[in-house]
Amino acid sequence: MSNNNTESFELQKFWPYALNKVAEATSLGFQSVYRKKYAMTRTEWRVLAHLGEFGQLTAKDICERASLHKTKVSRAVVALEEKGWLDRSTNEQDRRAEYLILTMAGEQAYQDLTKEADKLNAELVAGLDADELATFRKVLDTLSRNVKDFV
Amino acid sequence: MSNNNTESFELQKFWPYALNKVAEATSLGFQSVYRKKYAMTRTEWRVLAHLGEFGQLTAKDICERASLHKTKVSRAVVALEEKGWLDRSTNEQDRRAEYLILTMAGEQAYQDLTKEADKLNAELVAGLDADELATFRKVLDTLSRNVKDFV
DNA sequence: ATGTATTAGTTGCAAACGTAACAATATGTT
DNA sequence: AACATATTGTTACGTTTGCAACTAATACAT
Repeated sequence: MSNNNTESFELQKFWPYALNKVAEATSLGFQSVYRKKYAMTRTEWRVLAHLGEFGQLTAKDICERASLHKTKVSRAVVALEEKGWLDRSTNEQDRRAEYLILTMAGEQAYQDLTKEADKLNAELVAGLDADELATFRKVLDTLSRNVKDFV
Repeated sequence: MSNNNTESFELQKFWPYALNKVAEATSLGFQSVYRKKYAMTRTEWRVLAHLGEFGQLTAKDICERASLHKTKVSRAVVALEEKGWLDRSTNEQDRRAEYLILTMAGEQAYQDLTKEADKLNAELVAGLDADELATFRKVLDTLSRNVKDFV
């Protein structure tokens, strides 16, 4: 039976839910691009994007920057290498770690996808002004800082 | 090699990525609750939350309200029924559809989890004022409206 | 130097998911 | 009535994920 107390819980006002719904919708919007054009998974796109933006990184660097689990990154790296979009080379100072870097083909895919990403980003913020977006960013940062204290 | 053009793409400013990162972090925060206490998946929690808030619904209703695929909902409904948290009854006016409704146990789980959810929600917004949250909500709504126009 | 603990990354396995095909029912057309 | 079409929900299959256990290499402690 429906709960109609005046002070009952509302799922739409629960930030994890509200955020996830919008985040998922926007991510699916972009997924349709990298999936069709490059048969990439979301994790592969993120790894590619990190390497495209920051250059040479280790898998661990990517895990930390992207908040991705090491197994996800590990498998994405294998896939990206098989598709010829990145090269791996052992760090001779620490032979556990590997340096990852985009190939020319990977760099081209990155350039192409970031053009598409910029297009989507522009469409997303249509009708919003700089102040609203600045506040939005601030709130996002606060939420992500605050969640760390939750058990 | 690192791309250092002045006008290069920045992943952190790409809304689908930025949103997903925070959304995922906050969702994982709450997942630790319903998973430990009730061995629930995220989809099961969402279905439960819809039934708790709106009362009797069909699977299709939940799909539409929650933007969840029907197979996801179908499987969550099976799981919730097996755990004794909801009852199903065929709609005799349209025998394809089934009415879903929480059992007493399901209602109790819902009450308990929404208390936890309110707690998390309060922690999340610590340090933010009502104006900021109103703007945040407005931007979220706009993003989700705008993404629908993207191919 | 030797033993213990950490760290980077991989792998095996089961759970969860996405897609497409499906059964059962309902609607619409002639 | 008879047929085609659409809708609700399930199932089968392959892919992606999460977790735990693992290997190989390094760092730390005594």
